[in-house]
Amino acid sequence: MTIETAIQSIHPMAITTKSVINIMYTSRMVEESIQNLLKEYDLTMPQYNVLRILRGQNGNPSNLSTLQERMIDKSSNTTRLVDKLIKKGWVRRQVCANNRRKIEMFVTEAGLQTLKVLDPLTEENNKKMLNNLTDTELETLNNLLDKLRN
Amino acid sequence: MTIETAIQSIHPMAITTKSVINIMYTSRMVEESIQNLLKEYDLTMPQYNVLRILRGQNGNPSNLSTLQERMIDKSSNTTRLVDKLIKKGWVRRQVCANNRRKIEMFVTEAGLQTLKVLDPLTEENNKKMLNNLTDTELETLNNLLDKLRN
DNA sequence: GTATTACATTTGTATATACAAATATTGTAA
DNA sequence: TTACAATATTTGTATATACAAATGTAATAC
Repeated sequence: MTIETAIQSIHPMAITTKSVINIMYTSRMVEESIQNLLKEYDLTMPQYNVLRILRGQNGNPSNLSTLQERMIDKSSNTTRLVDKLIKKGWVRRQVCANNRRKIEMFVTEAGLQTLKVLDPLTEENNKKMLNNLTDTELETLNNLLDKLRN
Repeated sequence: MTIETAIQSIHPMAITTKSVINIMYTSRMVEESIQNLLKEYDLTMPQYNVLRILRGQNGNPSNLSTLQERMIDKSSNTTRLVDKLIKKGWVRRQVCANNRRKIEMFVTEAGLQTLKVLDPLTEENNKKMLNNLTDTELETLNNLLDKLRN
């Protein structure tokens, strides 16, 4: 289904308009699917994202600003987002010894366990969503998106 | 910049994971840019989207459910979103004569004028954002996204 | 005709987001 | 060493979103 059909647009669109709408529309579809999966684990997408970023540090701490830099959705209030992860016991937070303005965050063992359960589920879900595209096509898609953002 | 560099991921990702993150990340970038543009006109993206859908009807009314079908972001509360557009005088609403459960919505003359001002601005902004891709590349991107969603 | 089900939208309410202002700490210039 | 600017995070608050429940209308079954 073309994006025009998907949003039931009667009039033909400029290729630029079409592309922008297509990106946003497809992103929404993907996000919705992931959201539904995470909901059962009482996680939102930005929260899951933060957990994975913290794991990626391999035990090294992340402070708030570096965390924000790496987040997909930079708009959310990271303090309160992390509050929720701490409440669930998946993240811990401590003041940086060298610079007490900085707050260091780590994923806990329980957080890692949760990620271990979620990893295969999300990966399977991703595969399913991208089922219609070959690996070569996915490479092309990634290259085009990378190029777009430069 | 590749998506791995953008989100500063240390570990290599599966092509599927990478693609999903790339779509969401690129979409966020695009949305942020459009949002900044619309903010000056006291419009959010979903509101702008609704205005354009109503214009696309060429004077025919849209009821709430058909409006929702065509929206990019289907999650927002369309009733209250339209409330805001009515408050600004850009949309009017009336009960359907044939089926009083349905509410018909139209874009007003003032709404059309606002769109007329915004059209070249958003189109220019879209062009600027997609500046790095040729028309052929944009066609490829659209085809891949369309194929992905099927 | 009355009850039941389906449809279309609105409303209530809890949670999330956006963004400015406040707080706390560190660095630096006079 | 005090004042001022810069950095890092948190908090306040208005608005937006998510989703269930409520409302009102129409269609259908009996």
